[in-house]
Amino acid sequence: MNTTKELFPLVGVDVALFSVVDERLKVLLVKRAREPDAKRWALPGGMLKPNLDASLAGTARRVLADKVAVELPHIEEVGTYSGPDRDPRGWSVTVLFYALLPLDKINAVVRNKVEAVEWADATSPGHRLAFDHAEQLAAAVKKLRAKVAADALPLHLLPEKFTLTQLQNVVSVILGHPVDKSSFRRRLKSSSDLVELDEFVRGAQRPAQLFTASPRFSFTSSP
Amino acid sequence: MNTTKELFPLVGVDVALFSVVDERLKVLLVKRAREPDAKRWALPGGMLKPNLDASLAGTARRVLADKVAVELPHIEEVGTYSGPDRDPRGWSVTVLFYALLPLDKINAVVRNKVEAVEWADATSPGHRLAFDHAEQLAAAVKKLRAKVAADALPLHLLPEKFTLTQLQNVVSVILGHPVDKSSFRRRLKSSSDLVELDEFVRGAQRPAQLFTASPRFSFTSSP
DNA sequence: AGAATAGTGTCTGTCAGACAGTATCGC
DNA sequence: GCGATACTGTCTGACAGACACTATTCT
Repeated sequence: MNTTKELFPLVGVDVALFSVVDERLKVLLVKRAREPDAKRWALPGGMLKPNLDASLAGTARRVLADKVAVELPHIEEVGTYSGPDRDPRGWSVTVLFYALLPLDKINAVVRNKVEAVEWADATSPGHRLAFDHAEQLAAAVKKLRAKVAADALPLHLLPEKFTLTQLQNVVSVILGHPVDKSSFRRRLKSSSDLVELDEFVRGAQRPAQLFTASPRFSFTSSP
Repeated sequence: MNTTKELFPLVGVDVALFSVVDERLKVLLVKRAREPDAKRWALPGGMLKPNLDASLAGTARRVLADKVAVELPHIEEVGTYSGPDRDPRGWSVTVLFYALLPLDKINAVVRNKVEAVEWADATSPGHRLAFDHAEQLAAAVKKLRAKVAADALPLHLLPEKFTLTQLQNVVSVILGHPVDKSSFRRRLKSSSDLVELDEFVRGAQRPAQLFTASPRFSFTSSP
């Protein structure tokens, strides 16, 4: 028996990467190639590499770089999961993060040939997840929803320029219920997070004004 | 050179234990006996012991059991701090928790002879803290305040039975500004977190009704 | 009676939900 | 004009802050 196994815990991260696809809140899942829990769908994750990572958030970014070909605009800690039994390899500590992928970047997901990848419904993934990932995913969704319900704007899920209707749709999809147009727009008028542009989207109907995130917008700090 | 030092991070916890003393929000500090940062005031903390702890929250409880002689009614994670440079002994991961000590239990703090202990002002401790503990303390205070501002009742900081005026005072101390009596009591009337008792405190003035936490009250879940 | 603290009543401005109405495009 | 989507105006009820008022005790 290896004594380091009893003295040092395994330390790693898992990441819930969210996007909005097809009017649904989606999360990226990968099919595990190795034991333990091989062939099970799971949140992307990996072990800390002290010689590579400057922090656990750095570990999370490194792990995701393997799955997604773009820099992620927002990554945030949700909580830690720890104990002797949650991973059969030994006492483990996992820090859960979530990240947001703008909906125009979903094609940046790397289709690695050895590894199956899927955008699953965040609220009901349709698979039994590996380890305690079902619990982790629920916690990540809960945190995201709480922030949006507390009036944080999920601008990182949108392209750089977007219309207010797009924003309203994303908020409504995250919260899981319709959002009143009038009061929503009234709120945004008095928000310093948005900058209105002098550009309009021309479609089959009345053009919609484009907006962009204010330079000092941060999803982390609440209004 | 020890190779495990480069492969495994140090894993431990720190705890911000809060109480309200003398109309002030206080936090428990200990004076470090050993290097590194010996003689510096710090949040109580300790290393994970995989053979003793069932989780990192368990580590936190074990570490605090050394300082306080009672079970703590609430302990909650704040976040993690990690990186190669925050502890001179190597790459480290620390999970920060905060806990609440009822104001009638402050005498349960163990006056260990080898170790100096102090209730310091949570918002300005008056010492330069060890490691990154100033940042950690600020984050713990911020989290506590955010919850109370979001209408969570800090009942765990009060004795089992308390008056509404006591509760109002604790809330006001945590938030750092006065709270209107009338609207505060109006809110509590429609709250299911409190149970009114048929007991009154008789003092030098009009007796005040006693209340207690509802059986299903939890500081974690927001109303 | 007077001081002190507990507890209530009321007024008012603010604001969010509801929903109807108007504006501007393509066809 | 008509459909479709963008955007605005207005009404109303709920509610929180402000603050004055009443209630009950002790001395």
